[in-house]
Amino acid sequence: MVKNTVVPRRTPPRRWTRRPDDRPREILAAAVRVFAERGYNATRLEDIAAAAGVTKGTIYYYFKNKDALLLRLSEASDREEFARIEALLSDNVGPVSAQLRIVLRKGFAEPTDEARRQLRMVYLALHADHPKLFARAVQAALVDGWALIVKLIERGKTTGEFREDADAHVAARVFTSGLLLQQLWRSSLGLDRTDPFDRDRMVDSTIELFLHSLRPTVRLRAAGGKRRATT
Amino acid sequence: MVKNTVVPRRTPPRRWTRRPDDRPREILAAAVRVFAERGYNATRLEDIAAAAGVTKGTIYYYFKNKDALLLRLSEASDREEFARIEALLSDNVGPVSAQLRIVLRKGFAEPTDEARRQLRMVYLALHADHPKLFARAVQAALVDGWALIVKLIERGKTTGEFREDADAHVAARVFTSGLLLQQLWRSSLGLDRTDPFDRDRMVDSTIELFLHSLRPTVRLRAAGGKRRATT
Amino acid sequence: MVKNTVVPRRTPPRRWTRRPDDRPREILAAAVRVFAERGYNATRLEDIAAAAGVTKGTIYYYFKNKDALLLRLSEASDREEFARIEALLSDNVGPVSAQLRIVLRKGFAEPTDEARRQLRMVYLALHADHPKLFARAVQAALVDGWALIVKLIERGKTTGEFREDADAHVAARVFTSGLLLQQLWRSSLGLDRTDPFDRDRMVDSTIELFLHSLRPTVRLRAAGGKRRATT
Amino acid sequence: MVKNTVVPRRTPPRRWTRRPDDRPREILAAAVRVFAERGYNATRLEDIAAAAGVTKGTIYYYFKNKDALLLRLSEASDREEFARIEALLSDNVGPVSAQLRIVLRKGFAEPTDEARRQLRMVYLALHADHPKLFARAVQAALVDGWALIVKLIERGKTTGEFREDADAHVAARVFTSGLLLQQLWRSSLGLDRTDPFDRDRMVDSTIELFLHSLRPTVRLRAAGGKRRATT
DNA sequence: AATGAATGAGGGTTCATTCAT
DNA sequence: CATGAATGAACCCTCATTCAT
Repeated sequence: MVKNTVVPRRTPPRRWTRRPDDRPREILAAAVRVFAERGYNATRLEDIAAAAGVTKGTIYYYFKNKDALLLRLSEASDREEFARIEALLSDNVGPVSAQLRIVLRKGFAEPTDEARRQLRMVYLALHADHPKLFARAVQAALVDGWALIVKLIERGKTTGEFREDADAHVAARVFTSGLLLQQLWRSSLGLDRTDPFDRDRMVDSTIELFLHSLRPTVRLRAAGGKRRATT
Repeated sequence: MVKNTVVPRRTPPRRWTRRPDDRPREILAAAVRVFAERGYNATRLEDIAAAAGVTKGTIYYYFKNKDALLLRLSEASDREEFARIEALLSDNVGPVSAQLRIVLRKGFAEPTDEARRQLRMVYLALHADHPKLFARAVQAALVDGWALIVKLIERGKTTGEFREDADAHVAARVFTSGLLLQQLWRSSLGLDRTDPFDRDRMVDSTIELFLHSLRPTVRLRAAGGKRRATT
Repeated sequence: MVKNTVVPRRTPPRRWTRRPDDRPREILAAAVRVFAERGYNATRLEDIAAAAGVTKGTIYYYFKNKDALLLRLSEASDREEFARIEALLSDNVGPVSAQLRIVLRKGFAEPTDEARRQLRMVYLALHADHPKLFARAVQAALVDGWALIVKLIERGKTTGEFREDADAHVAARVFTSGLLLQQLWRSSLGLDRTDPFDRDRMVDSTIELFLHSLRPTVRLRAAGGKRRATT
Repeated sequence: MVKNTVVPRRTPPRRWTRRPDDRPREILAAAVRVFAERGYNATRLEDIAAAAGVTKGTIYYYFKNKDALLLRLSEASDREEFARIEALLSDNVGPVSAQLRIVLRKGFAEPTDEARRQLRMVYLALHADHPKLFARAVQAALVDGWALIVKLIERGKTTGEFREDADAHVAARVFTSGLLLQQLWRSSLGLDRTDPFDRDRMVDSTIELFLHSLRPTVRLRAAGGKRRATT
């Protein structure tokens, strides 16, 4: 139900005066926004249309259907996301720990833009209804990211900065996942209401724990054998 | 049209039997199963009914509506889940690290039964479409769990087992979240296909990293001081 | 959805201890009550069952279905209603106007009991969904009643109490219908709220108007003729 | 299976045409029609859709839900109905009795169009299931109408055309209600079958009775007094 | 290129009715 | 007799998708 009073509209034409070239972009932007806000399922095409300042029909002119929007959304983002993280490290020297700090912070803790944050939300919410799509996204955005981190940790081991026996693969996965999930719960859900937490503290402490967990066990020089304390 | 060649079935009509005590349970069991498989939204009441061996109407005899199923599912689970974890620690002495090991493993890494694993999946998928419900579940199942872990860590600090400057709150949150998310992605999505990983290794290494990240830093140079090395 | 917590009930038997003979009556009584309150359509069998202190199944033991309840309700009432009115006049002498007064008041203005009032409400609300049933009721309760009134008016004409040229049939129908409808709107709907009106005044004035409308016209000019004054 | 022998139809697909200006009207028209025929409850949206030559979805494009149809139906009608009656009297002079005659006939006895007649039926049938809606309609259409009639009667009293002691308020209510109800029973129900009655006679006689009931009582004996005859 | 009217399949929910106990 | 668990047919409503304009 849309119009209650059937007004005879006088001013007829001149409706879509804007450049048609940006349309797809605008629609996609509106889509993430609304998806993140309401969730994929709860979002009606009309919501997106309204947010994009067009009508339902227009969306179908540019996209095959609702799922296609999501697909396009992820494709674009995936490529960028990883490229971005890699770029951060290319010109990089200094201690490995510093690099890891950067990767964690830039890659997993701080969505550079609102759109990316929103897209992440959409993804997490998606895994039951669109497992395939979701798996693709995780693969593209995360698995490669983990590989990067692992490489850094391994390098740290060779330099003696990190302990040899740390499980680099698990570390890469667990810390990033933990950070991600906390971020998500806090930003989207009201988790911050029932379990308030400073955002920076979360990130900083996580990085601190991460690095600490990789730190070498002191080889006691201590005369009488290894007294290596351990877990 | 073959119709008439139907075998005359011996077992007479008895179209259904009364099983008022089991039905609710059965329906709930069917519900998690189907929810986890198809996702909450994609699941039609009829699917659940079929899976439970009843008809749609029967579901409504025992539950107010679709959401109520979910609610009940979580209520039951929430209470048990936390109680279970606490119970694990009640009769416990020994080093704090041992207790943490137990909590992490039993509470976050190993769903005791299939139903609980499925329920977790449902939850994660739910956070966009039913934020309220989801928040409740997180609160009940997790926030309390985190408090427990924090308490253990703090105790470890007083005994000198853990370093004073570790952020107990963040540690509790990040490690458990990371473990949870990895578990979920692997069991439900096909993440294990594109990024194979041994399940036990994931849990064991996480625990190892967890404890290591809490280990006291060696106070170097401390002439006659504590000689406990670490990190 | 009925029971949320499946309690294992210990006390089993001794459930229906009351005399089974009154059941039908009790159910019918409950039915009018609820029908009048909620309307026929909006009333669920369960509402009636609850009001009657039995369960749905029991209703079906005594009545074929929902409609049958209504049918029985009307049958009983119809017979009584007319018999009652006729009885009022049997032992009656005096001026016709006095008798009409009685009929109008007792037969159309004052439901003798609450049940009858309720039944009337049900009827009026019924005419669209159960035209047949409704027609039957109107026929039984009203057409005969009108005939009675007509007879009285005719008698009044022969005695000179009423004017010859009054349309007895229309008078019988219009006054009773008007009274009925007003009564109904006021008792059931909130008409009395937006259009307050004293109940007795309504009845008394109606009767007054009724009788006045039948009063003979003065034959003017009749020099030594009848001097009967007219109201 | 004949399938292939289908005539190649010339008139191409054109499955539907856009008629945004007429649709709402058509749907409403179809709605009264079907409501009056089957009753509000028994009417399925699909019936209305079919009657209007559209599909269910289209109804929801223009109206919020089933109730909204009814609401709109009444709103339009209410406003018109009263305006129409008032208009009839605006340019009016002559004896009050003549004016009353008009109001009764045009306002309560003769639905100007079929739709209005149907709408009335719907209303009467509605009072149990939608008391709120019904009360609104009665208020709008009737209470104001009664006020109008009362005013006329009072004027008649001052001119001596009517007797002083007649209860104008009750008269207005009872006669109109009686006429209305009779009309309804006869047109919708089969009352005319079991209790045949000429429609015009009903209206004419009612008006006659109405006016007669208001006529002044002759003050007999008054030598040079008013000789106005009654009735 | 864009609109928005129209479609139609599908799902949640209700409830009269049945029937095992 | 009575219960109340179970059924299943209906019906309202939503919304992705199509298509006349």
